[in-house]
Amino acid sequence: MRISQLAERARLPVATVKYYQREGLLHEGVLTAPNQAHYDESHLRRLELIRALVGPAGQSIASTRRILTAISDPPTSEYDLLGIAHQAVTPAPERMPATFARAERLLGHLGWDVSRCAPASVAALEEALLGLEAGGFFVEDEVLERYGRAMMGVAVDEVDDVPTDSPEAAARFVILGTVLVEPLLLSLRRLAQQTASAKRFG
Amino acid sequence: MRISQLAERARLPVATVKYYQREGLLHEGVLTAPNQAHYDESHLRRLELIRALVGPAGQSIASTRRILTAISDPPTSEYDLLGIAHQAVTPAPERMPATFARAERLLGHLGWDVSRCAPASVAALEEALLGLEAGGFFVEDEVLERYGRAMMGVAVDEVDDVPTDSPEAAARFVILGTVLVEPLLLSLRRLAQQTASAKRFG
DNA sequence: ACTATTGGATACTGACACTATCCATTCTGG
DNA sequence: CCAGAATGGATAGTGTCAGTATCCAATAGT
Repeated sequence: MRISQLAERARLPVATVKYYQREGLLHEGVLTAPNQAHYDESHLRRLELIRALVGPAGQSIASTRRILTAISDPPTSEYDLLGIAHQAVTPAPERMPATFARAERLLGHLGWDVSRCAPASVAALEEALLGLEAGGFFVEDEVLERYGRAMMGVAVDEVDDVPTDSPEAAARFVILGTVLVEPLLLSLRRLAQQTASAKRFG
Repeated sequence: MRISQLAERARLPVATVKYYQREGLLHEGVLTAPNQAHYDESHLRRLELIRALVGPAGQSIASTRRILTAISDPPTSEYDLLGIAHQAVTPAPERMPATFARAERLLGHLGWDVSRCAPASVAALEEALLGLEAGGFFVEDEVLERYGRAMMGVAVDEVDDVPTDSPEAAARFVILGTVLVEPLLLSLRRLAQQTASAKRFG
């Protein structure tokens, strides 16, 4: 398959395919001549994955590159797979909050072990809590813990579902499960809110 | 308070404050002369809210403007408050998916009433499901429903917490609760995953 | 009176995700 | 076998977004 055919099947302009190649998101085709290369189904699948990441999942090109690298070159140990996956997804924490006071308090209440959590993730929680505060939106501890328990409910099932046969499969599952499921969860929350609201007020 | 003082207290450059004013995110101060104005605490609070929305909540300037407009000019009826809130937050659905087949099937399984949901939200769900598919990440119906039930669990509590005394308070609660809580939920999910993973493999 | 600051307008910047152009080769159809 | 289309690779340009910076005449404070 030549590039124009690949681009057509992926419904992308040829220039965009070249761009993804330049950015290191799409592996090169097999050169049959200095200016001729062949592409196969793996290139098409990769393009679909890229579009899913930069589209619905809202990832940047840089973040997408980190994610794809982590998938194709997964950590050997399963131990900190999640940490590495989250690190790939979490953009460089531009400026760490000075303290994680609020985050650590909440994690304490939930009985989660802070020391086993990636600092970037704790920082993200702290930032989210600061954001709520800055918006003058005060959430009671009880409600925060309710959110935490709800997310733990889904997380436990997700961790159970991680395939343990190969590191590649595990990495792919964890990374895509983190990134691609997020828009799913958010849209489900909005729909659930509307349904709950209709039931209560409608 | 003059603009330089306002900017200093908000820890923003003066030029940025002027920019938010130009963009209609920050109301004008009281002019005491053709080139002199006074600002008060309401301007400071508004700036903090803007920063929370464009920062942690990841909203664009245009979306932030819609949100602020919806808050300061809330719908009179409580009926479709959520619809309006979500509409304010959901960017113009650049290109609607042709069908909502997957989304409607899932909503049917969950027993949620599609007809009472904002089309934009259903479209978002459809896009999320398409994104998963494009990433070659197949999620079983059972798992999807688990996600849905988990989100309904938090949504029911959230809807119960909506203040019913004034439309302004209700609008503020709903809109900020939608937008500012999203990063909170996502960071909690990641931390929950790490905790669950540590418990299982560590 | 004189310097700093202000509101308001306009112009500029840097990052980002493409998109277009160029060019020397190579493939393809008649 | 040869003209015209397509290719890989490099480089340059585009549109959008979120600020920044500059300029100005008109105050403000000292």
